[in-house]
Amino acid sequence: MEKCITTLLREQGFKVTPQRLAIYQALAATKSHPSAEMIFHELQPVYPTMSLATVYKTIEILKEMNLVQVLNAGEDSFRYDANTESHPHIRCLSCGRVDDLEGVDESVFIDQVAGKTPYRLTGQQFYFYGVCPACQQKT
Amino acid sequence: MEKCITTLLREQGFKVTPQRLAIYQALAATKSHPSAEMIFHELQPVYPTMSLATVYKTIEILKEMNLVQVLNAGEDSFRYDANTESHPHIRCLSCGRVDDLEGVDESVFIDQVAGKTPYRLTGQQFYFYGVCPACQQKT
DNA sequence: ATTGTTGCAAACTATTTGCAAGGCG
DNA sequence: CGCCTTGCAAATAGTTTGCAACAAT
Repeated sequence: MEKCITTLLREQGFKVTPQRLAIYQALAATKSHPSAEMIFHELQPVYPTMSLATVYKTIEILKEMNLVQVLNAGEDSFRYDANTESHPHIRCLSCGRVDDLEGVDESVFIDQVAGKTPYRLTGQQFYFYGVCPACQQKT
Repeated sequence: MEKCITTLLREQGFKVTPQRLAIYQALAATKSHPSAEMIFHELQPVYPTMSLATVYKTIEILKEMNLVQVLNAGEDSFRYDANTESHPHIRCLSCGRVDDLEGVDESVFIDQVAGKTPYRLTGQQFYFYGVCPACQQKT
């Protein structure tokens, strides 16, 4: 059983606020890899006074705590994922949605790269691009 | 033998200007994957009156003509590569340099993904992160 | 009570756009 | 000559920062 976000925040000396809980839970509850703006709009009805700056500041903390990973799938804005395991993503060039790619084994590929590069590797991001099933039907 | 950039521009109805040639040649002459700003500064001594907007406009055309590919290696700005073959890149988290990863076979991995996703695949980008040899020594 | 956090507005950075002057074909 | 392109400046979009009021510990 993992520690809850409340405990983790307190342990690292961050204060526990409703905004932080809401932002983390919004991220943890979805697989849609929302941007800061998307999180902001989603929480707008519940926290009408919350500002976009707070979303960014909170995400900054969650990044430091390794509770979210940042995606940069070739758009103008960043997206965030509460699943911090490294896994490939795919973006629909038509509607912009970003999905996880599941059941793919990237370890062979990573090992191959690790053996060939003189860099000391610390991480990687794999982005695929295409057209999602829904957009293929819209033809 | 490939057609030269001059011919390609003319064929597609674009005018051939010294700025366009310089920008493309700056990109083709390096493996450092420069940003728009870096190209701008590199050409500054030779074309002191050229503006950053021209760099962006020219890159836009080169993209359309498939003469450059765009990299988004998790920075705040885009980088460009005159090598339009899909190939993995690696970025040094210490100094920011972006290198090509050579001699890596990504096709097995891509085929695996193509077989598992319901998306119609059109492309992909692989980014690795680490510390380059030079920065490892700086320790 | 202390210290960190919020929310607003302003600052900032990368990129794009409008438009008059200039250059290619 | 006509139309595309340049270069400047202003606009835009995403993100960050400064600061006073506020809330968590």
